[in-house]
Amino acid sequence: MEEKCLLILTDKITKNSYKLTGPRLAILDYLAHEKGHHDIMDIYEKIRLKNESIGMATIYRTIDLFLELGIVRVLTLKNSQPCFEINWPDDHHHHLVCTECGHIIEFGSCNFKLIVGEIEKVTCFRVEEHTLEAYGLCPKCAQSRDVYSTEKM
Amino acid sequence: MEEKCLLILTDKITKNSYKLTGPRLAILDYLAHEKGHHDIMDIYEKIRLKNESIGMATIYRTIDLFLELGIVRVLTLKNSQPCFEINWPDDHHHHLVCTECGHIIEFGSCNFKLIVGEIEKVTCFRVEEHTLEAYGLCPKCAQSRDVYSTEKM
DNA sequence: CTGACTGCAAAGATTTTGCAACATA
DNA sequence: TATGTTGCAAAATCTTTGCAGTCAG
Repeated sequence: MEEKCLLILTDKITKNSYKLTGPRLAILDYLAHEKGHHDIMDIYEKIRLKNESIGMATIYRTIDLFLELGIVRVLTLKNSQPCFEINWPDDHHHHLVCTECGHIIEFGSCNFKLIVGEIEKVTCFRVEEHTLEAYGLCPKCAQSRDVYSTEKM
Repeated sequence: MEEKCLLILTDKITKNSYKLTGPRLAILDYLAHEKGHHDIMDIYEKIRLKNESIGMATIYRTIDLFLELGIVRVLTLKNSQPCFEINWPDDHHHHLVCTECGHIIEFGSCNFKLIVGEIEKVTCFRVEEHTLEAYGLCPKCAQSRDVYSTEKM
């Protein structure tokens, strides 16, 4: 299943007559198989460790290309470098960022259609894409904060 | 009215025993009175033009302070530098970014409460803040695109 | 074979830091 | 007056560019 999805992504490269090169596959492979959100430095270091020699410039150029082709999505959160994640087909989701521990939870079911309707009616803006990030406390941090305040009483 | 709001903001500076200095007032004044979203360079250049000498370092330090005090909000959009805007009391809004002309429309009435409830129920995450950006076509660009496709038929 | 692609190193941009001079409370 | 704050210049980061060698199609 995941392999089938990967094929869709590599197809985007070849169908647009870009070449399927070592560095491109290495970056795609890393992002596809490592959970989480990775910044440029992550990608660089992890691929270096795994064996292959790759330059920072190539990472920047490849990520630009992948963004253009819709192979990856960028996540720009407050107080951090831009991170990247695979743009799996039909995987629309948002991010809940814990301000305490930095943990990022993905939230899939998005009822944003309701809001889009409202926006389009009120502003005549034609929404094609959207990003939504919520900041707050993840379950673990929320709980320990509650315990802490109870103790203080 | 706006002056009263400004007072609330300068109060945040003094109440936290920070000093009300020339550069801080200049930046606050610029952001408060110039419409739109301004990046570091904007702020630097516009204040320089107006007369006063100010250093980039001061802008960075002041914006950091303002963010910390909740005097400004940061807007990190795709393909652009972080921009800043005054965080007026009770002015919660989101941004509709035209991918054609770059125009940014602010959208006030946010029905996000519906979604927050859903998120908190499903994930046990405690949402304290959120940002939402929609990308698409502003009314003007949407219209000219429609005209264009009609002409082609 | 050939043009797209790469790694490297150098250039360019952006952001942070150290410090002496200054200005606010 | 005393300490927080500033501008400047230098340092540290981050990103882009130029180019000769390489490799996928």
